Amino acid sequence: MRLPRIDEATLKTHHCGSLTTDQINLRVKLAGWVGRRRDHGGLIFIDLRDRSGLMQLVFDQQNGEELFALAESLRSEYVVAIEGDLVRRSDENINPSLPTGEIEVHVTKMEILNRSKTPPFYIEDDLNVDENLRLRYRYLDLRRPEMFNRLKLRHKAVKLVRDYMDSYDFLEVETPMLTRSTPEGARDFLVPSRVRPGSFYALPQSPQLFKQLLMVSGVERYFQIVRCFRDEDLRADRQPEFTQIDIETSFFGSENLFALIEGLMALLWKEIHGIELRLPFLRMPYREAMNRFGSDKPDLRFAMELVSIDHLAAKSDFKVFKSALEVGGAVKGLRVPGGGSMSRKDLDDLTLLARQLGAKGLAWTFVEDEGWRSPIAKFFSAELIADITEEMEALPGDVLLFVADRWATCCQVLGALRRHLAPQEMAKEPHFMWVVDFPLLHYDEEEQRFDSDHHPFTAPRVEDLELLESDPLAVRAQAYDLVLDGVEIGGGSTRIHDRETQGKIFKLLGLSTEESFDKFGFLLEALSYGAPPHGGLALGLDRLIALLVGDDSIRQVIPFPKTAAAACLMTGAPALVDEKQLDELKIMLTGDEGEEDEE
RNA sequence: GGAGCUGUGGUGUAGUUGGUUAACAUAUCGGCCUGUCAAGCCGAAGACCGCGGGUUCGAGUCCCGUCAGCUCCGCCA
Repeated sequence: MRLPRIDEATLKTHHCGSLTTDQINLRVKLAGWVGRRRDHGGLIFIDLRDRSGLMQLVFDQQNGEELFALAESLRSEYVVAIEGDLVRRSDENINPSLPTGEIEVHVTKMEILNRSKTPPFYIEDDLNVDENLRLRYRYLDLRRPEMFNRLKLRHKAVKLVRDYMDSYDFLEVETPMLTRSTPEGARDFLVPSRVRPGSFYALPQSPQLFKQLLMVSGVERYFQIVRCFRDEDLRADRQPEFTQIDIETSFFGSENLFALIEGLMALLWKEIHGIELRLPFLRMPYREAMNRFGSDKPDLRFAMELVSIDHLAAKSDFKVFKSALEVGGAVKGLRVPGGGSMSRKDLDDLTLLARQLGAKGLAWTFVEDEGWRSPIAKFFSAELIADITEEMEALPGDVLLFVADRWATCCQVLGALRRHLAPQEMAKEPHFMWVVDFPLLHYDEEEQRFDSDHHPFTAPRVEDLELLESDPLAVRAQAYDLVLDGVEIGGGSTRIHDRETQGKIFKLLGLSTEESFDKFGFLLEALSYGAPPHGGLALGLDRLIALLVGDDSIRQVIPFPKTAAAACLMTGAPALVDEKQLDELKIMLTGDEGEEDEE
């Protein structure tokens, strides 16, 4: 069977928005949805909308009563097919704000293909309605041009990615969606097995293990645009299912990987925004990012760097500063330019915020011509005040904020305040950076054991290998994150490719030999069959697209997203299932499920 | 698990220190209207204020609980 070309299709010869003055005097067939209707009595204008744009239809009573009566019955979102003559509008009737504003179609035939209930919200851009409604009627929301354009842009970006990766000989390989649960990382979504009752598959948090196994298979260059699942609480930039651009390479080296990704970002920004990115991207060690920006994903679009004032704070009489330093902590400050206009309440709110973030308190001072105006000023000599003011490059009219605590807490709290107090106006151009030299491990207080910072397959830096036994927390990983404007859009690492080192790491993480063999035996075994040196990364496609579009939430660029409670308001998922389904799976509910909707 | 914000005709909002007829815009329906493009003019219908409880002579307004959405912390890379 031949597929119909558009000019042979029965209902459409053209798309509404694709018509131009070049097609004037053509007889055209269009089909789409009724947008706005302007009824002048004997003359009716209809904005006909399809995915390409709008076309004004004109119905004149003098050209036949029957057709005109049909036009009078049109309502919002009716689906119609029309035939008519494309004509140039007379000069005074041109609408310059519409791409098709110079032309219109004088309709000679029309068929109403379907009627519509009055939609619950307007099908138009710059919509301001409850997100609840948009999600419940997502199919209507997606009819809005700005939402369709997001779908289009996402399609274009994904196509660019595929073509780019293909041009470097990367192979797109699919990996299972039904796999096994592994201990590390996020909470898994589980899928019960009917064939083996009591056993469960897990949906992949990422194809991490499979892509490493593909390296052992000799694929050498793998990528995949792949759905991943994590059963953790949601955020504006986190959905329970999300899409990654997953990449893994053998014999490639991290330098090449950086260049590859930088080239990909440059391509996307060039093709989508016409912006030439400056390459290579800035690289910053984790420690430096924390020290200067209080974040492992710094937003470099504005300055406001944190300042370490340990050496000066030690000279004060302020007990809070001194005691923090005595126990090996730190004192760091944040200068808020023009913060002098803040009220006492503003500062109280900031203090509260700092406490919620884990600080014991927040010290602050107004910087004035005469010195500091602050409850803590009395603990500082005039000389010391001058020194700190100078060290922080503060000017009269600024406010200085201080946190004295453990180093990590100082960084984290002031980093959050920095983001909170970010200026309204910041750099427009995208600020990409790599954060490198992450620690390999951190100590999980709750579990009382070491835990991987990235994941347990990350290779330690070779020169830090000997520290693995003596000082594990000091070991740096061959791991890196790609950060754009304060958002982590990707992360990866060079992997461990020998069985001994992998075994050592498992042991350090508290996985006994039997346990690690049970859970990761297939990987350990694979590593013992000639695994090549390999590494890769994964990019968060949803976040990437959201940043390209300029959206705050990835929900905007996901066609059918879930709410903060991980529910789909359109389908009602998750929902109760039939008793029979549970019986087949040998699953019995405990009765603690709480009140649920009738199903 | 925790904190904050929001919840009033279909939609978006207003509703003074609690006081009786819940206002406006827009959409909807009807009428008029031949060049509009957020069409215009006239008219009509439409909400017991998310839900439950309490305080009070009286609650959209105060209190408690609960549900939903959003944002953040924990969690998650």
